[in-house]
Amino acid sequence: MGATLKIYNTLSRTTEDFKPIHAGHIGMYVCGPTVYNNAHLGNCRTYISFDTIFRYFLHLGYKVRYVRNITDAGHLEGDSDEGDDKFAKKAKLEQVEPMEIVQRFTVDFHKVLEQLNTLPPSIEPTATGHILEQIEMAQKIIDSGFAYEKNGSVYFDVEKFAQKNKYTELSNRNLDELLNNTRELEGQSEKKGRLDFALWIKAKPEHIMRWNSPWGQGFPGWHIECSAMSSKYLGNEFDIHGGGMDLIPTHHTNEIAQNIACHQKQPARYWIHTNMLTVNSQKMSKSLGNSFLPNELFSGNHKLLDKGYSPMTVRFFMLQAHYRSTLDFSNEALQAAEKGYQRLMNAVKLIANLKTSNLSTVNCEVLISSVYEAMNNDFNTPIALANLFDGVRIINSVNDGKESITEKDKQTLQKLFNDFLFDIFGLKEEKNSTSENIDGLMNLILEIRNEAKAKKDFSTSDLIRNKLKEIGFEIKDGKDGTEFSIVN
RNA sequence: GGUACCGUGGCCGAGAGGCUAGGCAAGGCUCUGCAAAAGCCUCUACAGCAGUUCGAAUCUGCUCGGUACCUCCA
Repeated sequence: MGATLKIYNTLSRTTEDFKPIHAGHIGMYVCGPTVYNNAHLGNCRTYISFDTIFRYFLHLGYKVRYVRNITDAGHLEGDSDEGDDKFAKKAKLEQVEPMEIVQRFTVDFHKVLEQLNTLPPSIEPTATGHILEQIEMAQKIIDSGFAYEKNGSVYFDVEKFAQKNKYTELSNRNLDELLNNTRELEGQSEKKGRLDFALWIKAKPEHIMRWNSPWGQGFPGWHIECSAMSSKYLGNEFDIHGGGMDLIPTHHTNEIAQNIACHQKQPARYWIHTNMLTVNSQKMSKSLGNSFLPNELFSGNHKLLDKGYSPMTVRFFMLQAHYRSTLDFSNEALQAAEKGYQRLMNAVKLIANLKTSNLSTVNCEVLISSVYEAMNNDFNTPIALANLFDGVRIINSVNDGKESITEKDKQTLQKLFNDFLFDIFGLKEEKNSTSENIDGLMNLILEIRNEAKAKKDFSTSDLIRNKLKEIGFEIKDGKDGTEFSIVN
């Protein structure tokens, strides 16, 4: 465990040793959802990835402040700065208050993430709750000369900023090409340069969400909230900033520019970006119409799904791919994950009752270090999981009497699986039944069945087994008695 | 159009200059009244074509195919 944790840093495009700014403490900011719609599975993947990273840090003993925002204001629609904000637009369509939209989808978001067993972040600040901070930051950027006010809106002057700073450091783009891109701006623009972006947007008369500012009534631009809130809660310089890869070229690039213009500091040491969830190798996104909602997946109520998959199956499925790789979503892949997940959980349940002996025929130390080694190598959960499956084989073999372990090794295994599966990977046992009495009930049934078997009354024993199977209980006859498991 | 990235066995996915993950599926065996589970075994791949190298799926070049970003998106 003394080994160094390595993290791929988008900023340097290399894998670096991780060293927190303040020993033992980690500040991590992750861009959260825009709550004007239900979060889809692609969004969830990112939050599950960062949840796993968060959990691993906690496991390693770090004190972590994990900040993940809720975007509930601003956030322009389209590339026109004259556009509506998403909340006002949606509200108009549905004839409700913008905050009603925000409330509904925030609640949904929390519910879904809870089903997926993610830990709540330490702080979950909202954009509407930090209007003052955003105004203040915009003003500071104006004062520093990198932003200008025009007709009640405030814009960031990218070209001026880029003269002395590396505007495209994160995206690794060629600035001249960006500037000379032939794409024309729509509508009349108040912007000086084509790359300029809004820090503050003047509200149109019909605009509902609006706040007073030095430049008149308006609402904040999208990028400024993350800059304002990350520096407020984590300081001008903190350890990790994360989000989906699609945020790199615009949102995060602009965020960095704002922070540097305001605080003269690159905000985060390590930038971590998660890759996309794909469907038929195409990015899952709402606009492409190929997105799945978590509830559609859990219930199986979707035209591309044969059946429903439990939240933990989904979480396991995502852990089987590295966070920086795309992950392709399909019925087949989900089915494989479901089986694999069950195999893993079945093995975990066996550990406690494993018989021990004086010597181990297996090497648990090697297993443990291989799992940590995988996680320390840029949070390689698929490798860690593969190694844990070696542990599954060990557990099953011991259970079958084909290998043996000492009491100490047994405890080591128990701790390893508890730590990784439950604490770090955030998996949990899913109860298919609300009844706590099921074990007792089943024991009675199995006793009757065993009596029938003893009398060679196999038609009765088979009837019990088959009927139980139909309602979701699987019977397994072993040397030392009969076990059952609940199947979906 | 510009800029990146990717192409791994039936499927999902790691890895990465030589010792060749893992899960699922398929076939065989063991155990077993039958079955299930589990274990063991089998199937052994890296788009194509050249090149570098003692040796390449891993490096280089080209070709083909795909994706992402450049516009809101995790």
